[in-house]
Amino acid sequence: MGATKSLEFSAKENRLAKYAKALAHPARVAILQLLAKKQACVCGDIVDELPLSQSTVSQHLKELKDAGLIKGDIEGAKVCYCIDEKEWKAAQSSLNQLFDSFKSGSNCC
Amino acid sequence: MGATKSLEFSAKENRLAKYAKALAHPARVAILQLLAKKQACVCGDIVDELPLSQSTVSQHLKELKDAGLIKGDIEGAKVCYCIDEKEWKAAQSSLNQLFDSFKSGSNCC
DNA sequence: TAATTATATCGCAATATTACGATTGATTTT
DNA sequence: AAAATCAATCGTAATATTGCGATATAATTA
Repeated sequence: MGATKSLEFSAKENRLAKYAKALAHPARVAILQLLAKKQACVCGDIVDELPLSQSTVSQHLKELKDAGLIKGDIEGAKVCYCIDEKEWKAAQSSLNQLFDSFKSGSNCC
Repeated sequence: MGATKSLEFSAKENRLAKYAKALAHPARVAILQLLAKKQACVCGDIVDELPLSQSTVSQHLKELKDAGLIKGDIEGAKVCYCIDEKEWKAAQSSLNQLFDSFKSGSNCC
């Protein structure tokens, strides 16, 4: 055992979990902050900003890309990473939908 | 190796990652949905709603509690779980802060 | 074209997560 | 008091994540 029982849950729940998982590491949060502020789009610049090796950063970038939150544009030898606006908004809305489903003061205990 | 280098990142980044991690599993998303809708506060009711064993659900509840998102009230032999309103809002705000730091159309590529 | 630069991927080790049955320690119920 | 119920924890197995060095591949520069 140990495999996640994803199939037992709804598509919506899995989608939300997927987005959350992408944000579930401080390095990936840091990368997204950089990209959001547009201070570093090129992979190498991101590597320079983080206390991690090139290969590790590359892996985190891949995870963010797999989650759909960012996309990479090849520019010659370099790669320019950017936030995927559409998915970014989908993720935010997905998360807020959960948060907003709780009404203030409606707690049973 | 393999240990997360949390200490190399800011408190803010780690806090956001901590909240995201709590939401990074469909079972925990499902639990929070239930609690938000207040249809099931008692641990046993949550177990009945999920396709997971009692011990596994208990573990997920513990993780949500450790992240601060929920709290458990002992009511005799039962335990009533509820969303922690304060942390819930803190988590939402923390996440939205990141999402809102990206301005539409400001992409470099 | 050779050397350099930029990024991705492979292989591995360490650690963390997911899941469950069994057990434990409480509270209720009988 | 004995039996049943509720939920946390322990132990363990399977799987996933994190991290890095080494290597591979592609583009750029000398």
